[in-house]
Amino acid sequence: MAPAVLHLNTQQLEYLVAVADASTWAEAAASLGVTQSALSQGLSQLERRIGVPLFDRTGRRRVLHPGAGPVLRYARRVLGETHDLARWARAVGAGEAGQLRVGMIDLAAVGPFGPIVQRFRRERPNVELHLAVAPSAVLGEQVLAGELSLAVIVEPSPNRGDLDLLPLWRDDLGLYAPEGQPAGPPATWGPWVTFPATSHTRRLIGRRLAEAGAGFEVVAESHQPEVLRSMVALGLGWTVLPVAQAEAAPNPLRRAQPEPLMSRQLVVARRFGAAPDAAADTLVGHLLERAAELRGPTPEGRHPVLP
Amino acid sequence: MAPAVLHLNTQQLEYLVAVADASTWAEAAASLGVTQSALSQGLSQLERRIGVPLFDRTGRRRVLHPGAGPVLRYARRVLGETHDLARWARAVGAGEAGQLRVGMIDLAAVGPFGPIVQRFRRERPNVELHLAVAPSAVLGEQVLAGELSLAVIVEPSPNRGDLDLLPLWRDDLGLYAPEGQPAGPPATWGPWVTFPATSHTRRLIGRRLAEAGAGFEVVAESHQPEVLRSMVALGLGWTVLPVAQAEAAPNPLRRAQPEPLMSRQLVVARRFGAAPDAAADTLVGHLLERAAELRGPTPEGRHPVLP
DNA sequence: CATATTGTTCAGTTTATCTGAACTCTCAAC
DNA sequence: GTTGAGAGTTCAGATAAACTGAACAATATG
Repeated sequence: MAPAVLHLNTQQLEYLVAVADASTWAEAAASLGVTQSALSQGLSQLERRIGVPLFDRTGRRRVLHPGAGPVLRYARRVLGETHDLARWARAVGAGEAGQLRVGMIDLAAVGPFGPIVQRFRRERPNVELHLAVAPSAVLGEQVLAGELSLAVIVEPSPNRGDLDLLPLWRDDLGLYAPEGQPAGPPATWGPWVTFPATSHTRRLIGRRLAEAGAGFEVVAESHQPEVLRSMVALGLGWTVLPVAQAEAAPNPLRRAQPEPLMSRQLVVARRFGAAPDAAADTLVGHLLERAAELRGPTPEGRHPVLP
Repeated sequence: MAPAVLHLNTQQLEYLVAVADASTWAEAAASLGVTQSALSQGLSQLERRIGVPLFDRTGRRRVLHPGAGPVLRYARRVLGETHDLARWARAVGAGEAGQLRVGMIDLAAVGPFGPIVQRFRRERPNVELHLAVAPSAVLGEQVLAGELSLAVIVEPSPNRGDLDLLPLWRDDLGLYAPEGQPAGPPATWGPWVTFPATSHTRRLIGRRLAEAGAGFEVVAESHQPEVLRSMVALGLGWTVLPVAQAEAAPNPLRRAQPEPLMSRQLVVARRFGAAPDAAADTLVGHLLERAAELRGPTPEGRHPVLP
């Protein structure tokens, strides 16, 4: 007769608690915004489902049976937890709770966008924020796989169409040669130390060098800008790096030519058709604001070097 | 949009947990004995109600979103409690749990039926058993009010019709006179010390004395047999008492005539239309067994004095 | 005794939930 | 490629649950 598991619903539990708390059923029904009839039928149903008499029937009137204590306690517990869940759901809807997994390429994470993440973490302590730093290609895959809600990456050369890309920041890359090798005509540049073949930036650099008429013989690779910088300093080869990374505090490289060789577009990537995520929306908003702030005070067309 | 309170039901929570535990939704659906379709629709419904994305949609496939952790934990908690409730309900159905409030008149509680109650308490520790000792009239009212599940009382003279009475035991009452006053013709008996006017037994005694042609001038009253006994011993008046109580160990009275004057019927009283109560049924069964046991070895028509 | 209050019961309607079938995607095999 | 199996969704229709409104029964209250 009874199914293997009890199939109850929260509103019948509400009926029970309301009846226990109110002095009359009519009052309880009113407080719930239903008719007496619904209350009466709902409680009969609940009693039938649990299979334990919950009420004493004196004549036509039903009063809560004291032996129903465990059921009432159960109802209160479940309703309490349900209430908590609803509160949590509201907070998630407002972007004030939940989980947020964010990816950033190294430059973004340690550059001016890192503090944005820290601020977000501070301002929304109930959002469980996780930051992953990795190359653009890796992060792009993770966004697609749903492992990340969003990532700040280098714009993929052929946009695969299933990522929603939002321009964030245009980033200058300079040309760096070993000490004492002057930048002659492009044909004389190289050999190169640069990012691994999977890297978006490497692809961009390759394309730019071809355009300029330079060769692109790669003699050493690393994902880490610091490693590339040391290699150049040691005279292993030339490189093209974001100026912010090449010319950072300890042992900065000196540009082989004053003008940036090229630039790359950093974007915020999200998956098309991803579930709405208020927390992610908020963080993206902050990132865009920060980018506008950085861009703002400088004349049109020029980009300040990232601090 | 969302109602003030979340209206969830346990089966959708089961769907969620099943999906979290199974490797495919088809498997989860099979384990629950429903179609994939039902599972899919049920989970969509659940997601809509909670208002928080629970799944990552990659193409058409949905996988549980890690941010749904709190919902999953909620579901597991609620299902756990529901499971406990179901177990409790089964136990109550078998009379092995729940609450049982029993009333007994003093003679029954301290007589041979008291140990039955104790045994029941020992054998079913999960049944919360409460024993109330009071006069029949009081207990009858409490049974009617649903405060007691059953009571062992003196059969009410006019049965009010709303009590279900089960004969348990016929109890002899003797005639007791102050020391030195022989039992002459009934017209010479008295004056009397006896139970208060509300007492069933007093009414029975009154009727019997009238039948015998004796007066019934009452000079003192008490619900306590010991008090009545002392009064008789002190010479205040005559009384009619259950022989078990009048002739109990310390300071027993001596009967004014060897034959019992009358008898009264003890019954198990329950309310008509009371909720089925397996624990009460069991206890009544034990009481009847005990009564049969006491009656059994004696010849027909005679009743042993209660020990 | 009339009358308001309270709760139940009964039709009828609305809403949920299920099944079964058609359909979309993905993945892997040929 | 293309073909087919597996997984999941969507849709229409059936079934069951829950609600409303009205009629009714039982209790208080004047």
